[in-house]
Order: sequence, then structure tokens, then C-alpha cells
Amino acid sequence: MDETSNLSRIDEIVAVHVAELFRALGDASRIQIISALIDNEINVGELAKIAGISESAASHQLRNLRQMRLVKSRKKGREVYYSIDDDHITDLIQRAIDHVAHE
Amino acid sequence: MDETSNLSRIDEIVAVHVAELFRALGDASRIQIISALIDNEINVGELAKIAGISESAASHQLRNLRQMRLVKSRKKGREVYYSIDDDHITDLIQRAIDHVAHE
DNA sequence: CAAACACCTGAATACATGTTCATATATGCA
DNA sequence: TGCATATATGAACATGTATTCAGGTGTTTG
Repeated sequence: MDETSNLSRIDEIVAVHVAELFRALGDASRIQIISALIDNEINVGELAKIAGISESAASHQLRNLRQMRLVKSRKKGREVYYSIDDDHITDLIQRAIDHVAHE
Repeated sequence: MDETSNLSRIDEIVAVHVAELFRALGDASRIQIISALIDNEINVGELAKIAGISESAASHQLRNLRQMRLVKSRKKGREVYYSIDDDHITDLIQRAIDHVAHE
């Protein structure tokens, strides 16, 4: 009805997905994990140390990130190595770090 | 002590700030609000309609965004017009939209 | 095989977050 | 001045989320 403006309103469904993506990045532990994984393949135990959380908590977080297809895992013996699955995310995080850094 | 790898571990404080930034963008209503504000100045009532939430809820969300310095407000008569305060965010959101879009 | 190790999982818990509701403030208008 | 409009606010409530805890699976090693 009200047809006053043709703004850059994005579709609600797109908004939901964008918000989901940002929410997946909205936790300090996950940011530490992902940024450590940039250009590196690291197992769960070491990721837990890096993020300063228990291995169980790390495992839960990694499941989230896997389900969001941000990281992928590879089993090697009894260890599981994680790496970045989505290179666009590297870029997003890098920009956010830069943004936070000089200000 | 353990000095095995010189990875790109970011500082925990930086991680917290980056996570806060992403969390501020981790809600569909806020994404709709911010994306509508790109290149536009819009008042609370209209933003509420755009995001499909009540004016009260919009006001709460806008306070969040103001506190995060992502948007700024300007009072004009009895209406309050909001606009983007941080142009870097436009870029982040645009990238996230692109990323979500083609996939 | 048994024990140690690395990781995963579900339930429980504590805390964060978004919305609603009632109310307050502030501006414009008759 | 009195009333409608636009926005802000705090409390209450419901829902979401991160961690811990207690186990469970699969793998290596002695």
C-alpha cells in the first residue's frame, strides 16, 4: 500500500541469513578459533588452548562452525584437524579486526 | 611456556571487540534497519515498519546500534531520524549479503 | 586386550538477548 | 492549555546460547 520510497530494503529472508552469519561470528572464542585457523590446520585440543576454553566447549563451538560451513574437519589418527572452509569469512574477519584495531 | 607455533593468534581483547561488533549485526531486524539506512536517513516509525517490529522494539534496537556507534540520530521536530554512523559497517554488510546471496 | 588419549555428545545450568507492556518525555497543533 | 503524535525507557517475560559435567565412541600403544 504505502509506496513512498524505493529504498535498499533487503529481503527479510536474506536479512535472516546475514544475521545468522554474523551471529556465528559473534563470540570471542569462535573469533579466536577462526582467526587461528586462517592459513593453519589445527586440532581440537590446541584450538581449545588458543581460545582458552575446555576441549568439550571447543568441540561444541566447532560443531556450530561446521554446521554453518565456516570450518571443515579432517580426521588424522585420533586427532581431528580443523581448517577454514569458507574463505570469504577470512576476509570479513580481517576487516572487522582492522576496523576494531584503529579506533 | 609452550612455544610451538607462531600462529596468527589475535589478542583476546581484540577478539572480544570483534565478536561484539559481529553480535551487534547478528539480528535480522537490525540488519534490515541498517541496510535500509544505507544512503538514507529514516525515522523510527518507518524503520519499525521496515523491520516488521513495534516502534518500541525498534527504539530498543536503535539504542543498541547507537551505543555501538553504528548509527547516529538527529532530532527533527518530534521525529528522530537515524543514519549510518560507521561507513565500514556498510561494507561488512554488503559483503555478507553478497556471500549469502550467491550460494 | 586393557589403558590412555582425543574427541564428541546430551542434559543441565547460568546468563544474554529481543520483545512486549505500561509509562514517561517532548514536540506540534487546535 | 489540552490533546495527539513520536520516541524513549524500565521491568517482566520468553527464548537463545555458552559452558560444564558425565558419560560415550573410536584410536593408538604397551
